Amino acid sequence: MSSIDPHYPAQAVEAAAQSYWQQHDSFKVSEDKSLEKFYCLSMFPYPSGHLHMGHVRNYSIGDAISRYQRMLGKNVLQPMGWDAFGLPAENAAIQNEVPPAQWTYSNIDYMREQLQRLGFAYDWSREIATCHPDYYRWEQWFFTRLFEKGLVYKKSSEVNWDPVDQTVLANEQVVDGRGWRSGAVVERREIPQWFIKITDFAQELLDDLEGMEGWPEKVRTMQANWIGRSEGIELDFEVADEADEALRKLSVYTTRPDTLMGVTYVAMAVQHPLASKVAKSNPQIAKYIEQQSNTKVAEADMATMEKTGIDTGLKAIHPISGESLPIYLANFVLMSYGSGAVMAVPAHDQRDWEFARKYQLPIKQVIQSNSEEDVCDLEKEAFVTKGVLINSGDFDGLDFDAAFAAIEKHLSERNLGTKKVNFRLRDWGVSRQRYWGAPIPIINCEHCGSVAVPDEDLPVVLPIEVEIDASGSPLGKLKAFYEVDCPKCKSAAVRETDTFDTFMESSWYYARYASRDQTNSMLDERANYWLPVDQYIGGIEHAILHLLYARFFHKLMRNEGLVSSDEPFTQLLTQGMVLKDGSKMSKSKGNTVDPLSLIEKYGADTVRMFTMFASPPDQSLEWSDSGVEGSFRFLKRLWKIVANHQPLALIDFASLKLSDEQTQLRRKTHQTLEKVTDDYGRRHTFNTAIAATMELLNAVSRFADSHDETNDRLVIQESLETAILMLAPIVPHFCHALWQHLGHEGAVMNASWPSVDSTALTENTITIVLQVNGKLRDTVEVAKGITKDELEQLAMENEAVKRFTAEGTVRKVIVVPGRLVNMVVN
RNA sequence: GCCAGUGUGGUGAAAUUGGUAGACACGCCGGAUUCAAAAUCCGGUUCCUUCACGGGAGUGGCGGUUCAAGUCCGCCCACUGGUACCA
Repeated sequence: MSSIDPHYPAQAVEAAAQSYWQQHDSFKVSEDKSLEKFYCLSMFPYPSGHLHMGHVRNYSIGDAISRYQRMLGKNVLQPMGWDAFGLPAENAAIQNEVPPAQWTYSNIDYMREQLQRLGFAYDWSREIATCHPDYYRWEQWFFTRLFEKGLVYKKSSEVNWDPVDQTVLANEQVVDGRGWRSGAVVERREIPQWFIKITDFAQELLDDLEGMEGWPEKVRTMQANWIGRSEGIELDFEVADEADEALRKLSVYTTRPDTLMGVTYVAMAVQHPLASKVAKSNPQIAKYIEQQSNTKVAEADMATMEKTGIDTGLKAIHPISGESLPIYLANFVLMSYGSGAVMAVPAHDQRDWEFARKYQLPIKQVIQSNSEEDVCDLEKEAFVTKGVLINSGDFDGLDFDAAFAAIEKHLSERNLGTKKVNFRLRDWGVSRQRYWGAPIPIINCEHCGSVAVPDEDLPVVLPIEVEIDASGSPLGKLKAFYEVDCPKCKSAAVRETDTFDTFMESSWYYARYASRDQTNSMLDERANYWLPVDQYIGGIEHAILHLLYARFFHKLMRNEGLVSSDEPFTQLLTQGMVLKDGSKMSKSKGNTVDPLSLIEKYGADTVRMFTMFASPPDQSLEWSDSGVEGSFRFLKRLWKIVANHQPLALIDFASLKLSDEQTQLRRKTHQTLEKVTDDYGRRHTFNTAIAATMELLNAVSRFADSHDETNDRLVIQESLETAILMLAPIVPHFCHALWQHLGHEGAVMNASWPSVDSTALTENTITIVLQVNGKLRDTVEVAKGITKDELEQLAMENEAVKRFTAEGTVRKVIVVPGRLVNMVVN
């Protein structure tokens, strides 16, 4: 303990703390079975070039949780890496004429420095870059395992095609229906692509959500809705006069079989095989199909475009009534969901109703409301509520459940339909017609078909000395890459030139951190020491895709015997976005704030403190320059308080006779500690933890002014030590320095989280609120053990209460012990 | 379109289980200090009304449940995220 500069020298403090951590290799961890492990993981960044405030926020939260858990005595792993494959590297390559690999690796070097400057407690020895062959070789290996197991398959699927640049475009690259570079109207085009059977796991992915109490309810709901389990009936409509056996039955899926007798037409997707057949002989249909091929492949575009259709002239036979119904083509029927055709019940489905009105199709009511409030007015809208069947022959009078069962029985007895569970979830398409990704380890042979690259030939290394232009992936032009011999028959064959979806890499990186130096296998036994991740932190934008794919991949790895747990992430914290002037910080809006310039001005701790103080982690954070200034001011003030305090070692307070003021400050210290512990450990509300600590320090400054006897110093010492320990996870450099000044030999990062002295919390009085008709009229301080009757008596006699009760009669008195008395008067 | 969120002072927010709305900050106003300024410290600060004591209103809008609603329910509005090839 030496005297220190009373003016907070942020840069020097941070340099000293960081050099201490580096010298002691403070954050390197290994498996220690004698300690409770805690794996804290923040979503790894895409190396776009610079750290942005969203990263700073994400990693400040992760670091605070990690350091807190470490102070609880746990063996804490906090790794960091790079989600290094992706589209932006290709765009940058075209723009700057730099190969994607070079651009990516230099971005990584720069961003690593920025992260280090922020002082995050990462075990850098485990750093991963997904674009490195040492990483993606195991992904390729795993894919070949899935291939052998029959969990992957190839099928045709639609992409956005730019006819000018002759390349596939991502949804993001299609702006108002046109290619972002060429400006050409995009076309849908079918190409063969690889899929992984996530739908085989739909039920398990849904069921397991139930037990995942460490995940926010909203994320579980979103995933459940995305998986979209439904129970219905799959049934066939016979196509009249259709000669082709394969096309004679038009299969549809419905969750409302009770409305079956109200079907007045059938609608099918433009990609349906039957539609293609009709188009051959009907130019108008061919023209309609052609017109529908110029929208982008995104669901939002499909759902918001004008709903149109055209009569094919074909007729479908109703499976029960035998009635002849028109078959329409409709642009809103999805080939990818169900069977690519739907039965239409305009009276009881709003979309069918609108379509029927537009094309003058009949609307037949078959469900009747069974309540007064739900009025059926088919002139205005469809009646979609479940009710009782009418106009349905033998099924009249049945309710939904009875009708479902009866109609299912009727259909299945005649082999016309069966009950079916359907999922909205589709199989995961992992092929990308891009360069900067992991090559798909498949070789296509004329004789043997698709053949997996054998283990000994892995990895399939992505060539990195390439030139990129607007015409897409250069892999298809690199003979040295794609001209290979078939591993089976040794004849000339062609390597896949598509690469993996980058969600593949981010679906298992959390496991690889545990076995990052393992060169003989994807994972090893260390993965089961660390997994599952105890706390995962990342943006809410990943609530569905990334988090669902990672859950799926974990189950695939479990089935392969690589991990023993069922789920990868026990607790999930989804952080909100960083906004400025009400909108998301982004380069295009020009409202970004550079973390580095702020760090240079105030130090990393001020920046970290502000991002943690400005709002709770799961809400959006509004950036404020003066707010940063405020955090800096707080740190300066606290620095000065500690610097001016004469430290001394704490002793047992039980042996001391304290004054009322001293007792009060001790109570404040321990009340604050109790709250902050809850805020860190359970609520993850660091903003309120900081606010409470500020309150404590306000109390210390008020107290400290004219007191300097030993007991005062002891009480203040306790308050300051507690404050420093409570802030250490958030402003670690700052607390590292002040902890030493307060007289401690060891580093604050290795100190134990303090415990609450319950004797310091005892209070003799409580505040009771007095209300009349629910309105606050007075508050009173009363002894803690006061009885209900005494409270009521006290309220009756209170002057302020009397003023408002004098005019009327007291009808009722509500006494909530320890809280309030409410008099109901009229 | 569909799924999920969010909406509270001039600003960021707090109110954890239905029980004192606005903690803690930012900003602003006033004061101290200073030759002066910066920095720092102290005090005030939801709105309306009142000399004051006090009173009234108030948590996106409309309605409901309750002794009591920011919190629960219904409808509506605005904004944000996702929507399967941005990551």
